[in-house]
Amino acid sequence: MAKRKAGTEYTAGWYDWESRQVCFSYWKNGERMQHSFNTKWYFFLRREDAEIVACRKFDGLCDEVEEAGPYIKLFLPYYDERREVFIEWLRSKGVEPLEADVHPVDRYMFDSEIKISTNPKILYYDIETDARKGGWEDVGRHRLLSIAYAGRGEKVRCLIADDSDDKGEKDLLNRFFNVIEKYDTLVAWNGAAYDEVVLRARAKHYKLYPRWNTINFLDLMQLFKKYYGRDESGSGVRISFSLENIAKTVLGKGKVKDIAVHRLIDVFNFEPDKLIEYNKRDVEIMQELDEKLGYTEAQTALAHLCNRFLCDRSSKSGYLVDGFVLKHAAKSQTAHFRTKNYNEGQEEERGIEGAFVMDPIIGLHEQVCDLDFSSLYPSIMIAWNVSPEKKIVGEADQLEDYAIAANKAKFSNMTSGSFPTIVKTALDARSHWKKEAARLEKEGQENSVEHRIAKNRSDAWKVLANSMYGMLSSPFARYYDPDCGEAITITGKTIIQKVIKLAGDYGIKVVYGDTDSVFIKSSKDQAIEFAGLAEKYLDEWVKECGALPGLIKLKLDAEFLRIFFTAKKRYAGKKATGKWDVRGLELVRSDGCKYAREFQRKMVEYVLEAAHPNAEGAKEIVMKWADELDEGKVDAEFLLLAQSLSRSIESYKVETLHVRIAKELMAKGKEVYVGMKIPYIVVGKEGARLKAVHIDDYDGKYDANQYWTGKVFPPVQRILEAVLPIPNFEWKSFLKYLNRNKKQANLFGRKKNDGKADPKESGE
DNA sequence: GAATTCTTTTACACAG
DNA sequence: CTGTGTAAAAGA
Repeated sequence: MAKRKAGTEYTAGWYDWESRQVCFSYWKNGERMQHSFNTKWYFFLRREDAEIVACRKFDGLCDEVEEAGPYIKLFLPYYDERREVFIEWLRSKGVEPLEADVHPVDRYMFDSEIKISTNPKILYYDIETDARKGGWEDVGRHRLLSIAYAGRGEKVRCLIADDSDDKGEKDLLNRFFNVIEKYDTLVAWNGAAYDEVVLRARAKHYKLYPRWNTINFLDLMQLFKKYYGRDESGSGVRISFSLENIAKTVLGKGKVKDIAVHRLIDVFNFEPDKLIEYNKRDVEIMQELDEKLGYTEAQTALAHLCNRFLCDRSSKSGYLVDGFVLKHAAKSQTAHFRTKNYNEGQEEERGIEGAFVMDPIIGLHEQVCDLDFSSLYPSIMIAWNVSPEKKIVGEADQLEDYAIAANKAKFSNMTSGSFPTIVKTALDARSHWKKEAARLEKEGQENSVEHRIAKNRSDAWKVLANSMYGMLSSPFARYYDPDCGEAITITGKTIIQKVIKLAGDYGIKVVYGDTDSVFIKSSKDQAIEFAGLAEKYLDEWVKECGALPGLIKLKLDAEFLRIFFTAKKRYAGKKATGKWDVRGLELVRSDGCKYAREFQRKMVEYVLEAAHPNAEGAKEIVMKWADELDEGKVDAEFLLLAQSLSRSIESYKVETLHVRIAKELMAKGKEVYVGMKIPYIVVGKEGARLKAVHIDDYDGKYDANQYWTGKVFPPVQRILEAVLPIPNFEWKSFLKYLNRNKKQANLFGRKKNDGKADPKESGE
C-alpha cells in the first residue's frame, strides 16, 4: 500500500478487482504514477435501526462494526453479490441502509484528503473511419482510418493507417495509445456516442489493452448542448449539432464539407493528404470552439470543487452533488442519506408544487423596472434551515427552536443543517470569486487567465448552489424530500405574492412576475426605493416564521424603456442601455424557421424602436414579408424546420412531422440517433396532415401558404394582437393574405388607400 | 456507476 | 371545425 504525499493531485481513480485496492493516477516529473490503497468498504445504519436488526454478523459478511455519532458503520466487501441480498433483507425489516450504493473509490475519496487535479491534461481528438461495415447500429465495426489530436494550445497532428487492413488499423491504434498515455481527459465531439465507442471496440477487437483506467472521456457536444443556452442573437443556430454547423454558427466558419462521409474510404485510398487535412480541421475547430466558449475549463472548475475527475459523468448534477455532499457528510458526521435504488420506481413518490407565474398585463408598456430576488431558492434554504435531517417530524419539542415554512414544514433551528451549510459555503465562495472577477475587470485584466479562472469558479459555485434545491425535489436523488422541496417553492411563492401585493398597496402597477422576478411600472429610483421597502417588509415576516432575516434580497435587474408581453414567459423589451431582452418568443426558439424568426425580429424592432408604432406601419411590414414568401423564391435556409428526436422512434405515440421524416431516413439506412435534429421543409398538405421532405430531398418548391398560415404569420400576429390597438379580426385576416392573390382581391377593404401600404400585385 | 425541479405556450395529429 | 392528447422547447 502506497503512502499518499500531501499535495499530490490525482487525475483518475478506479477499483482494482484483483488486489481489491482503490487506485489513483498522478504525474511526477512528466511520468504517470499510481498510488494504490487498501480500503474497507462500509455503509451506514441509524443507531436505533442497528439495534432492531442486530445484524452484526450477517453470515460472516459484515466483519466489522464501528460507531459514528448517531450512526454505525457496517464494514463488508463491496464486490460480493451477497451485499445486495443483505440490503434487501435490511429493507424487509423496515431498516433503511444509508449510502450503501456509494462506490469504494468514492468512499475512499470522501474519507481521505485525496486531491483532484485542478488542471487535467486535455487531448482533443477526432477519428475518421470506414463506416461500410456495421452501419449505424454497430459502430464498433467501423474501421479506423486516421486519428487527429492535439492538446490545449498545441499544434494538431494526425496519425493515418498505413493500409485499410487489420495490420494498418492495429498499428494506428497502438500509435494513438502511445499518445494518450500522456493525457488525462480525451475530448471529442459526440465522443460518448461515437469516437469513444469505436476506439474501445477496435481496441478490444485487436485485444489491445491500453490503461483505460487512467483515461477519462469527455464529450464536448454534450457540454455544448447543456451550456449553450439561449441564443442571444436569436439566429436559432441549433438546427444541427454537427461540428460543421456549430463551427459555422458559433465561430463563423464558412468552409463547407467537401467530402461525403460514406466516401471516406476513397479519400483514404486516393487522396490521403486530403483526409489528414480534413481530420485535423475538426480538431482545430474543437480547440477553437473550446477556447472561445471555455466549457472544458468551466467544467474542470465545477468537477474539481465537487471532488470529481473531469469526465462525462461529472456534468450530471446528481453525481456532482453527491461528490460534494457526501464528502461534507463524511467530514462533519452530521447526516447520512439514503441508498439510491434505481429499480424501485413504484414507491409513493410525488411531484412537488412549483413556482408562481403571474398573468402578465398583455400589451406594450413604457418605463418598466424588473426587480429580482437574488438566489431566491438558496436564500430560502439558508433562512429556513431547509435540510432533510433538520425536518421536524410530528410534534415539535417545546424547547426546540424552529422555523416554519409556507408549506407548514418545520425545521429545527438549533444548528445549521448540511444543505444550508453547503449552500452558504457556495454562495459565499461565489461572491468571493465574483468580486475577484470584478476587481480584475476594473484593472483592465478582463482577458487574463486569472479573470477566466475567477469567472469559472464563480459560475461553478453558483451551479452547485442552484443544484441543491433540485436534489431535494427529484425522486431519483439520494436527498429526495418533497417536504423540503415544497418548503422552498411554496415559501418562494408566498414571498413573490407578498411583494406583488405590497406594490399594489403603494399604488405601483405590477405588469408581470415569474418565480423570483417582479416587473413594475416605475422609474429606476422608485423601483430601488420600493425594493428596499419590500426587503424590510419581508424580513418582518421572515422573523415571524422563526427564520433568519437579512437573506431575502430584492435588487433592480433592469430598467426597460419599453416592454411588451404576449403571454406568460413571453416578452420583449428595450432596456435603458439600448439592449433588447427577448424571452420565449419564436425569435429565441430553435424549432421555427429562420424566415419566421427574421419576420418577428423585424416586428419586435418596429414595436420597440419606432417613435410611434402603429397599425399602418405594421401592415406595411406584414405585406412585404407575405409577398416575398408568396413569390416562391425564399431560400431553403430560411424555411428549414427542425426538431430534436428526443427518444427512440418506436416510443412515439404520435407521428409528428419530424418523426415521419426520421422514419424515412431510417428506411434509407441513414444515420438516426436519439437527440438528433431532423431538418425538413414543408411542401404541401396530404388530407389534413402536413407534407414535408427531408432537406436533402427538397426540390425548391415550398408551400408558401402552409408556411404563412402555420409558421410565419402567427408569431407576428400574436405580437400585433397584443400591442397594436386595432380589432383582432383585422389581424386575423392577414392569415389569409396569400390567398388574396387567388380569391380575395380586396381583403382589407380599405376605401382610402393612401398608397403606402400597397401590395405588390393587383390581386387577381 | 442513469436521471435537478415545475410552469407555460404552441403546434400538430387524431378523432368526432 | 373543435376538442384533446402528445411533443418540443422555452422561463425561471
